Amino acid sequence: MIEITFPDKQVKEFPEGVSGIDIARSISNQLAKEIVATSVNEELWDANRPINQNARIKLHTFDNDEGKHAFWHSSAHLMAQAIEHLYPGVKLWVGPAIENGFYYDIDLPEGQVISDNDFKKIEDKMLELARLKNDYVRKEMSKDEALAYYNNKGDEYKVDLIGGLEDGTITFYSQGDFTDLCRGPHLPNTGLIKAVKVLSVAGAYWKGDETQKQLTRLYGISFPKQKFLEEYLVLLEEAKKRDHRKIGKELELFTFSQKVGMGLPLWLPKGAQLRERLENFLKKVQKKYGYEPVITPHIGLKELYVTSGHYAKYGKDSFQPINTPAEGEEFLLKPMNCPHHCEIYRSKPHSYRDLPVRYAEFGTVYRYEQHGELHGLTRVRGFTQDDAHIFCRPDQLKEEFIKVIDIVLYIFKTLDFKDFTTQVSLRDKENPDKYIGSDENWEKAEQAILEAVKEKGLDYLIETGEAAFYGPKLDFMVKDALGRKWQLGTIQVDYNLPERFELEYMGTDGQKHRPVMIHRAPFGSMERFVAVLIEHTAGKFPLWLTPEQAVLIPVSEKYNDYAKNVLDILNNSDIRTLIDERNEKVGRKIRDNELMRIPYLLIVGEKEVESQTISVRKQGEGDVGTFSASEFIEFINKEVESQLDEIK
RNA sequence: GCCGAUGUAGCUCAGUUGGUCAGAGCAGCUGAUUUGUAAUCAGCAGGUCGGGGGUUCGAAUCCCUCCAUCGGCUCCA
Repeated sequence: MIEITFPDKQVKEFPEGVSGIDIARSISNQLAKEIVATSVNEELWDANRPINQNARIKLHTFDNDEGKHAFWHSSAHLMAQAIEHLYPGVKLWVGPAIENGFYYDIDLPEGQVISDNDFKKIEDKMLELARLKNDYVRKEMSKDEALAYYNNKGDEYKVDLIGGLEDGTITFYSQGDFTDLCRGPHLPNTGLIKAVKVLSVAGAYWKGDETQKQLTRLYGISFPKQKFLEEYLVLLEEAKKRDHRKIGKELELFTFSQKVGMGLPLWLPKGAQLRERLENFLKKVQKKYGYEPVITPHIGLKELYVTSGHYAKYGKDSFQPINTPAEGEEFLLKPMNCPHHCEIYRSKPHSYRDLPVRYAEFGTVYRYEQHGELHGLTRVRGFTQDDAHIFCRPDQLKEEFIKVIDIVLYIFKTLDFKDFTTQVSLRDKENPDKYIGSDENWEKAEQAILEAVKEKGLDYLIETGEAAFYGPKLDFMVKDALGRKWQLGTIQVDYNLPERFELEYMGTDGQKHRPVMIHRAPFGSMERFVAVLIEHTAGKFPLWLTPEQAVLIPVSEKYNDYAKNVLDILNNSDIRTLIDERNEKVGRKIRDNELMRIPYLLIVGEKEVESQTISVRKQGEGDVGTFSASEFIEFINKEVESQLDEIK
């Protein structure tokens, strides 16, 4: 007998060789049916793998992340099996579980492609195979055996995979006539997979390397119940309705024109208003934090970017230089504001007493993003950064960095961005060519960021190799409606540009010293930020930000004059109000304005004229009662105030 | 840039195997209606079916090519 310890510390005895399923069955038959994997001493095991020693165990069903992971990973194998049946000669690379579902990268035989039309038959084949209830069978193999197996099969991808594995740790899993190299764990059998959906097909470079062959990647998802799949698909549809491209069009916030050029957003009046309000909001915060506004042109001499290093790094793959007709000088469209700001710093001598100086600018930059990368407002070729550069003494660095974190957190809090992650992006020491500057400077910069995030108690993730070429950074990531992660706020420490631009300040010792630079953009780019904001709010912006706060709805044209009176009163008090004078019924006007996400609809008819009031209808709530104009103004102002907490 | 898909009026979409197939609803305009909490009625006008080329007696429909968009990959200062 062996001792099994449950998560609640309870210990029970089981015969040697007991499996997760056996243990589950001892609890309930239902659990035995639902168990998909087991943690044995914190290591993920198959639910049917025998346990031969005392162990701490945890049983996983589809309800938790580990269970979902095993379920989807097993489903990837099932999809691969279906594909082998349908596309003989296909070669397999890898098929992991991902956050929502799984994918498998495959190399189809010459001349064959998979497109959307083929999804149904793959799904049908998967379900057909699932119904066979084949066990997922684990088998350990030596490296030689494994290599022999795939060499024999002529599968160079798996041979390559095995090459990177250690002998003695190689396992294979089979279900029915399908065998795959895999670490596991897997479901007890394929019968647990009741519902599958192939979601999309895409090209994916082998090993994520652009220079390698492009494989076919199939994305899918699966569930233990048909109902779960249906619910998931409904959720997906709902998420698509929040797409900022769709809402941006509906609410007339922005547009694109092929004639202007791809990736170059055109802000429509309502969108421009909203953006301006966001900018003013940040300007106010920055004023409190001691930032000074600066303004710089949209182009700069190529030499400027040669100095900064941007030209060497991005020049050839970017918008090409603009030439002056007479002198033949070369100018670049500004891809970054920092070189300009460095030159502003250099425009006069600085004393240690003046530092830090903080130059802020809503600077519009242009970058040649690859054609296939463009995406609504989140990835564009012309965008405006809420940029600022802080030049400080080394001893001020941490404090300054933390103050910027405070600004970002304040903004996220005000706009109700709760689900963000923070990421510390460091250099990849294996690839020094990707970066400029000395090791020593990089070390100092990276340490400064790590100290600051620790001091702020941020829950951060370290991403090696994600640093900018001139310095490490702290990024704030937020997901869009479909779960794609976007970098919004960013704070970067830079010892290198001050060196390249020979920036100096006079120290207490009468000697010249080099300042440190912090690049920061709390929103990141106005375009991307507004895009994510749209998806988070589904277009129902907070009252302080929304283009129109209220629309007056006269019950009939007879009351238009009264409505205009109220309109004047409200607009004079800076309540952004419109009047819907159309010759339509009340129900119609309400519907149309609700669809435009107007927070408050103010109905006026005979009753209101008599009592000199307005009937207020709140978005999503309906009728909230009768107000006088002044009461309503007070009510609105209170709500706005509550949304805009003062900064400390 | 690469893989796959899509592209019909301002918007959302119909258009069966190529043969009155250039349509509908909404938006727009005109008129009637004077409206009480999510769509009043009628009429009118709107498109070289993404661009170009080809096959055919005949192309929105088939082929080629270019462009843009969508989902990924790569990239993201």
